[in-house]
Amino acid sequence: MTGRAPDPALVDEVIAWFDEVRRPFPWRDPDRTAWGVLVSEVMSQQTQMSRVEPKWREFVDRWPTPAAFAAASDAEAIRAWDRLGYPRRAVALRRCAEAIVAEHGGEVPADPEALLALPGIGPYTAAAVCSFAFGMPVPVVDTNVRRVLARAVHGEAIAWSPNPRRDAAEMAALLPADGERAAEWNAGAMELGALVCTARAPRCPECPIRGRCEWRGAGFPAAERTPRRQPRFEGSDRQRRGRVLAALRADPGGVELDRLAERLGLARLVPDELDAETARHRAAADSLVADGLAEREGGRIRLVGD
DNA sequence: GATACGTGGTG
DNA sequence: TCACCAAGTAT
Repeated sequence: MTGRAPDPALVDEVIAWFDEVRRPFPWRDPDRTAWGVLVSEVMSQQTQMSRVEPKWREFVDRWPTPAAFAAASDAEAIRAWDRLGYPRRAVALRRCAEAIVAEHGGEVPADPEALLALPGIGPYTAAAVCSFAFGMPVPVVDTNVRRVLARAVHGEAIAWSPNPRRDAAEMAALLPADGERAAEWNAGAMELGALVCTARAPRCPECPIRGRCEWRGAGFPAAERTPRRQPRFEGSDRQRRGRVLAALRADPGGVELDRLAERLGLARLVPDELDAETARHRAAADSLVADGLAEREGGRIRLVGD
């Protein structure tokens, strides 16, 4: 964390902008619950808010408390998760609900360390729950915030790579002492990164802090390094896992491993490819079992708890 | 520190 | 079209 001290006026201007344009997500309602906030944050991990909103409504309508969700089955949780992605989050969230019931009397703990110890809760989510559900003055740093601070404060085109200690220190340097105001700054910085200071095509003319942006002031210098490329999804094991899990979601009874290829519509491949793909899909099925998303019984595989 | 982990929006 | 990117976490 080198370079100039951050400009505190940034904070006021981002908060003022956020108060005007904030998107009215239900987990921002005054009547929100800490559980609702926690669910929204887990659903939002690597997932755009626009995709989260409809699923979140269904989810918290069905399971309004940690105790309610703890009583569900993993299979129900995975089906409710639908196509949000990273379905392991659904299982982790259910384990999290169980731990909240067992260790915290059914109440989401207002404590960063306690939250961090829960399944599926990392540094970002723990901080987000403390700030947004409980109004604690803690820094919340996601990919948007890293990018906003990299540009506005450090004059760099792209964010530094995630680093919990550095992330917290960078944001703490700007954090208002008042918890409610800190939450506005945390959420405002994220919103700015999501709506204006975007990765690919930033809308600088609309930016509330364009006059204070070091990146703009320096003439928008290009990134000095290129981020790692995301692996191709098409043809990946990730894609195969997704297809196998989709079949299991559709079949409460599970599927015979011998029928997996047929069930997945692989039958029209030429024989060599069929064999290879069948083997890979079986491996994907095994990895789902290893990850606790599915279970095997003899020659059948099904969703956990189905 | 690097890698695996889903699915869909965006330019 | 297609590569990039997304309110990260666990190992």
